[in-house]
Amino acid sequence: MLEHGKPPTINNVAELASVSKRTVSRVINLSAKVNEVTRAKVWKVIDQLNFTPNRQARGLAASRSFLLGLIYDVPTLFINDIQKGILSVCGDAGYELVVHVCHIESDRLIDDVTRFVRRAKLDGVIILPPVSELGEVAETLDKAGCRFVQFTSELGVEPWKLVVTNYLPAITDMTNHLVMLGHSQMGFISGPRSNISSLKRQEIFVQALARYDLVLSPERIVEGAFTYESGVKAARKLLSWKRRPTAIFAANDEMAFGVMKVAAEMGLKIPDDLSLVGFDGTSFSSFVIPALSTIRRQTDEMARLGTQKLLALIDQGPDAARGFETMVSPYFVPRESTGPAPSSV
Amino acid sequence: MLEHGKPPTINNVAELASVSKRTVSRVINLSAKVNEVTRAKVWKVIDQLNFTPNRQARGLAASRSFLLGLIYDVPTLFINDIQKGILSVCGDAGYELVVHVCHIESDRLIDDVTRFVRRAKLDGVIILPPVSELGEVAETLDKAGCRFVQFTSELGVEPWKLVVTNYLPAITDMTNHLVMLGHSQMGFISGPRSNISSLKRQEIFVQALARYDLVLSPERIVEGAFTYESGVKAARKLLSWKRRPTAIFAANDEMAFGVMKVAAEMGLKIPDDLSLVGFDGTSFSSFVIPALSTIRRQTDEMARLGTQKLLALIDQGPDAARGFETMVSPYFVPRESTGPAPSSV
DNA sequence: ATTGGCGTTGCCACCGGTGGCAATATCATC
DNA sequence: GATGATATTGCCACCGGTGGCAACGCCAAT
Repeated sequence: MLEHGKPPTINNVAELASVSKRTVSRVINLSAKVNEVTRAKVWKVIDQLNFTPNRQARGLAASRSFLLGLIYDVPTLFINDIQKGILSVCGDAGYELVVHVCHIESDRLIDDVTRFVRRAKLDGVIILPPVSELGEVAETLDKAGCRFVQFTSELGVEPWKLVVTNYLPAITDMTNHLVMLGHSQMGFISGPRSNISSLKRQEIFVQALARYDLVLSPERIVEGAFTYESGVKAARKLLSWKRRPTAIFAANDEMAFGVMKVAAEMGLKIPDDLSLVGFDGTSFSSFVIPALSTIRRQTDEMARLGTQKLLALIDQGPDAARGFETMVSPYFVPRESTGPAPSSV
Repeated sequence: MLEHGKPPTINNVAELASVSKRTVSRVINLSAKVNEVTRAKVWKVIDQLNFTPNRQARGLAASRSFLLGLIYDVPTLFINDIQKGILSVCGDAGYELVVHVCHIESDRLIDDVTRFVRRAKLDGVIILPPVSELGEVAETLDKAGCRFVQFTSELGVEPWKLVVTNYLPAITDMTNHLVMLGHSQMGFISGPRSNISSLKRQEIFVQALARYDLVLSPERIVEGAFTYESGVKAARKLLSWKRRPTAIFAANDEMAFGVMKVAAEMGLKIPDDLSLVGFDGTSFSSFVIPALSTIRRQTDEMARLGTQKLLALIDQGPDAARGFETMVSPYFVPRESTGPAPSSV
């Protein structure tokens, strides 16, 4: 009954191997209860026909789709790298990745996310900041029975769902570095005000400065949106003050690139007139001129870790997922964009 | 029979609306043959239960998955933009996007692609250069009964499957621009030698130069790989010649960024000592300092167009797809990285 | 010979939709 | 009033797998 054009089904395999389809099912699911001889026979036919189980049928019967989802908001270089990392794990594990953009400002966000996971029947989802920091999203996914892993900067009560980034050491190092270079007038470009990761970065930066009795005055904190354009705007504001900062810390690399542009326009040399630090350690941070000092998250590693954790969660439950290291620590990478503070300001 | 926790099914809807599930099916598929009154009644229940049809069941029965695929090789900024464009169309049309990375050098490429579309049961696929230029991939997809749209630079026999980029006007403009600025010693950084798009760009560049009786000598053509690093390597080579080119055209923006880095290392000022042109018009091309002159493809538009075409192809067949404009024409954007040729070389 | 347990396999219902066709209702026409 | 055409709806099989349970063969113990 093997028709041409159509891919072979489990029935074709069963028929050719002279076993029931249930047995074939057992074989492809690596179920233990199959005789060695039978198993070999079935595999032979599977290879011969080049049979691939139908994902939809499988999913329908077993309520699994072998599909993972990635939900993000602003598409940044960081997210790029994350996607790359996830894909490298996915492929090997027999899962595919479905990507979805959402808008955190939208009042239909929850609806949107719900519909996404339900419609696509995802087995698991990876959520990134800032979406991952909305408790409501997590609740929604839980309610929908969808496993997920959140990337976040806060330790939470359900560690098997988290990949936590510990900002403390890197930002402290970075601050020390700037202070050692003689900077005392710092500026900070944040992400959106509601963004917890960004707030956390700011908080730690402030604490680190406090150890030197330095303060980050409110007018030196400008809100950005993690985009290049917002970096440009923020830099215009920061650098227009009479007593402008001699060093700026931007909450991501892209905004730091915006600062570079404004500095160039204003004739300020980096690092001679202005030191600059980014965050994320995207590949572009080392491409730009001068190379950007930044805080490098091992994005690729992080994404792999998170994905493996998610797969463990799906296949073996929370206990297995708990076994995966939860905490990642980025580190400061000094490059060309930071230098001694200008003597006269 | 509405259980808690589980999403509602078509049966729940049918029961509550006192109609058969077949009628509900007709309603959600916008089939015309349903009485207005019934239709309204069913919709009311659907809204009330917040019912979403099960993709897997739907797919299994109708052999459709409402999943599109995006296959690419090297992840570049260009591909980023493409993905963004596709997603913006997908969402509205009720499709989701599954992304897949492949390796064009791999001898299992065809296998890989086949397994991807079969396993994910994709309704359609978007393939980008260089993968889109492998006839074998297209044949494979055809054989697997999977609709697809290729982005390419060559007109082909099946226009309903193509989104063709016409390089001619933009590259000609760009060449004129360089020649007007007094450049006569040009360099070119290509993509991988087997890449047809890259060859095409080169060819047109050579032709345009020929109109001024200028030649692009072989040692001024260096092979890259569309990555930043390959741009760096190529630039080192090009700029090490005694009589180095006064203008370099790179086959994509990322490689141009590599050139900028090398120029900076060598103390060459852009555009004073060296003019530079990229290709793609990625957002970063305007972020870098100096802003990169480049050839801008309306990537977003292109992606949208291609996706709409694919959806038309899936839903209504080749004739409908033919209705979509096939040709996109990028244009040259002169910015700060091109200037008058240095007088003495 | 009978019984029980184990390893292995098959049968059948079911997952949640869609397709084809029959059934029914409605209405105009002769 | 009978007839045919048309609009609307329902029934049932089927898509390609998996789950639960029964059945089978085989061997050891009784």
